[in-house]
Amino acid sequence: MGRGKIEIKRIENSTNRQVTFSKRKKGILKKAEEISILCDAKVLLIVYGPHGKMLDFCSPNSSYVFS
Amino acid sequence: MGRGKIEIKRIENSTNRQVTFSKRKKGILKKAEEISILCDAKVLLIVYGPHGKMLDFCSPNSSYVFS
DNA sequence: AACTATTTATAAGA
DNA sequence: TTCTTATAAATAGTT
Repeated sequence: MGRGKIEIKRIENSTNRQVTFSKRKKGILKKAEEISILCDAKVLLIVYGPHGKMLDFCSPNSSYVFS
Repeated sequence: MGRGKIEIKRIENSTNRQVTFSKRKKGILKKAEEISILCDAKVLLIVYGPHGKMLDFCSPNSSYVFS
Protein backbone atom coordinates (compact mmCIF):
# COMPACT_ATOMS: atom_id res chain seq x y z
CA MET A 1 0.00 0.00 0.00
CA GLY A 2 1.52 3.25 -0.93
CA ARG A 3 2.77 5.35 -3.78
CA GLY A 4 4.34 2.35 -5.36
CA LYS A 5 4.36 -1.39 -5.14
CA ILE A 6 7.36 -2.92 -3.42
CA GLU A 7 8.95 -6.31 -3.64
CA ILE A 8 9.10 -8.31 -0.46
CA LYS A 9 12.83 -8.53 -0.05
CA ARG A 10 15.32 -7.02 2.39
CA ILE A 11 15.44 -3.22 2.15
CA GLU A 12 19.10 -2.45 1.64
CA ASN A 13 19.05 1.24 2.59
CA SER A 14 19.24 1.20 6.36
CA THR A 15 17.35 4.45 6.86
CA ASN A 16 14.46 3.26 4.73
CA ARG A 17 14.58 -0.09 6.45
CA GLN A 18 14.28 1.54 9.87
CA VAL A 19 11.42 3.78 8.71
CA THR A 20 9.54 0.84 7.22
CA PHE A 21 10.16 -1.15 10.38
CA SER A 22 8.59 1.55 12.52
CA LYS A 23 5.58 1.95 10.27
CA ARG A 24 4.87 -1.74 9.81
CA LYS A 25 5.51 -2.62 13.41
CA LYS A 26 2.85 -0.14 14.41
CA GLY A 27 0.51 -1.64 11.83
CA ILE A 28 0.98 -5.27 12.84
CA LEU A 29 0.60 -4.33 16.49
CA LYS A 30 -2.77 -2.77 15.72
CA LYS A 31 -3.84 -5.87 13.79
CA ALA A 32 -2.83 -8.06 16.72
CA GLU A 33 -4.91 -6.03 19.11
CA GLU A 34 -7.88 -5.97 16.73
CA ILE A 35 -8.05 -9.71 16.12
CA SER A 36 -7.79 -10.35 19.84
CA ILE A 37 -10.76 -8.10 20.52
CA LEU A 38 -12.92 -8.94 17.50
CA CYS A 39 -12.45 -12.69 17.67
CA ASP A 40 -11.73 -13.24 21.33
CA ALA A 41 -8.36 -14.69 20.39
CA LYS A 42 -5.20 -15.07 22.38
CA VAL A 43 -2.34 -13.35 20.63
CA LEU A 44 1.32 -13.08 21.38
CA LEU A 45 3.43 -10.95 19.09
CA ILE A 46 7.08 -10.26 19.42
CA VAL A 47 8.85 -8.09 16.87
CA TYR A 48 12.52 -7.82 17.56
CA GLY A 49 14.44 -5.19 15.67
CA PRO A 50 17.63 -3.32 16.52
CA HIS A 51 15.73 -0.71 18.52
CA GLY A 52 12.51 -2.55 19.28
CA LYS A 53 11.24 -3.81 22.54
CA MET A 54 11.03 -7.56 22.96
CA LEU A 55 7.43 -8.10 23.97
CA ASP A 56 5.16 -6.03 21.82
CA PHE A 57 1.69 -7.37 22.29
CA CYS A 58 -0.04 -9.91 24.40
CA SER A 59 -3.80 -10.12 24.56
CA PRO A 60 -5.28 -9.89 28.07
CA ASN A 61 -5.36 -13.00 30.23
CA SER A 62 -3.15 -14.98 27.91
CA SER A 63 -0.67 -16.06 30.52
CA TYR A 64 -2.32 -19.45 31.02
CA VAL A 65 -1.97 -20.09 27.31
CA PHE A 66 1.56 -18.89 26.85
CA SER A 67 3.15 -19.80 30.13
CA MET B 1 -11.47 -2.54 5.39
CA GLY B 2 -14.39 -3.75 3.44
CA ARG B 3 -17.93 -3.04 2.47
CA GLY B 4 -18.51 -1.26 5.73
CA LYS B 5 -16.65 0.09 8.69
CA ILE B 6 -16.74 -2.03 11.81
CA GLU B 7 -16.23 -1.24 15.45
CA ILE B 8 -13.38 -2.98 17.18
CA LYS B 9 -15.33 -4.97 19.72
CA ARG B 10 -16.08 -8.65 20.18
CA ILE B 11 -18.13 -10.09 17.30
CA GLU B 12 -21.09 -11.70 19.00
CA ASN B 13 -22.23 -13.93 16.12
CA SER B 14 -19.98 -16.95 16.37
CA THR B 15 -20.06 -17.77 12.67
CA ASN B 16 -19.04 -14.26 11.73
CA ARG B 17 -16.42 -14.32 14.46
CA GLN B 18 -14.88 -17.50 13.06
CA VAL B 19 -14.91 -16.14 9.50
CA THR B 20 -13.27 -12.92 10.59
CA PHE B 21 -10.72 -14.88 12.63
CA SER B 22 -9.70 -16.92 9.60
CA LYS B 23 -9.41 -13.92 7.33
CA ARG B 24 -7.53 -11.72 9.75
CA LYS B 25 -5.22 -14.47 10.94
CA LYS B 26 -4.14 -14.99 7.35
CA GLY B 27 -3.59 -11.26 7.01
CA ILE B 28 -1.51 -10.79 10.15
CA LEU B 29 0.56 -13.84 9.28
CA LYS B 30 1.42 -12.28 5.94
CA LYS B 31 2.37 -9.01 7.64
CA ALA B 32 4.60 -10.88 10.07
CA GLU B 33 6.43 -12.59 7.26
CA GLU B 34 6.77 -9.35 5.30
CA ILE B 35 8.26 -7.26 8.09
CA SER B 36 10.73 -10.03 8.87
CA ILE B 37 11.95 -10.06 5.27
CA LEU B 38 11.79 -6.34 4.49
CA CYS B 39 13.37 -5.17 7.73
CA ASP B 40 15.48 -8.14 8.70
CA ALA B 41 13.50 -8.41 11.91
CA LYS B 42 12.97 -11.33 14.22
CA VAL B 43 9.29 -12.01 14.62
CA LEU B 44 7.34 -14.44 16.72
CA LEU B 45 3.58 -14.50 16.28
CA ILE B 46 1.20 -16.78 18.03
CA VAL B 47 -2.52 -16.49 17.35
CA TYR B 48 -4.49 -18.88 19.47
CA GLY B 49 -8.11 -19.37 18.57
CA PRO B 50 -10.47 -22.29 19.12
CA HIS B 51 -9.30 -23.98 15.94
CA GLY B 52 -5.95 -22.31 15.38
CA LYS B 53 -2.51 -23.77 15.64
CA MET B 54 -0.33 -22.52 18.45
CA LEU B 55 2.78 -21.37 16.67
CA ASP B 56 1.88 -19.44 13.59
CA PHE B 57 4.97 -17.63 12.48
CA CYS B 58 8.57 -17.43 13.45
CA SER B 59 11.13 -15.71 11.30
CA PRO B 60 14.14 -17.83 10.33
CA ASN B 61 17.03 -18.19 12.76
CA SER B 62 15.14 -16.64 15.63
CA SER B 63 15.76 -19.41 18.10
CA TYR B 64 18.72 -17.64 19.69
CA VAL B 65 16.52 -14.64 20.31
CA PHE B 66 13.47 -16.43 21.60
CA SER B 67 15.00 -19.36 23.44
C1' DA C 1 7.01 13.77 11.47
C1' DA C 2 3.01 14.71 8.32
C1' DC C 3 0.82 14.06 3.90
C1' DT C 4 -1.48 11.61 0.02
C1' DA C 5 -1.58 8.64 -3.97
C1' DT C 6 -1.85 4.03 -4.31
C1' DT C 7 -1.80 -0.64 -2.91
C1' DT C 8 -3.54 -4.04 0.15
C1' DA C 9 -6.77 -6.07 3.42
C1' DT C 10 -11.21 -7.22 4.24
C1' DA C 11 -16.70 -6.73 5.35
C1' DA C 12 -20.45 -7.88 2.95
C1' DG C 13 -22.49 -10.03 -0.68
C1' DA C 14 -23.01 -13.69 -4.30
C1' DT D 1 -18.45 -21.84 2.06
C1' DT D 2 -15.40 -20.43 -1.45
C1' DC D 3 -15.21 -16.51 -4.51
C1' DT D 4 -16.10 -11.63 -5.61
C1' DT D 5 -16.04 -6.64 -5.07
C1' DA D 6 -16.85 -2.25 -2.98
C1' DT D 7 -14.75 0.12 0.53
C1' DA D 8 -11.85 0.93 4.61
C1' DA D 9 -7.25 0.81 6.11
C1' DA D 10 -2.24 0.53 5.68
C1' DT D 11 1.64 2.37 3.79
C1' DA D 12 5.59 3.86 -0.01
C1' DG D 13 7.21 7.68 -1.61
C1' DT D 14 7.06 12.60 -0.96
C1' DT D 15 7.40 17.07 1.50
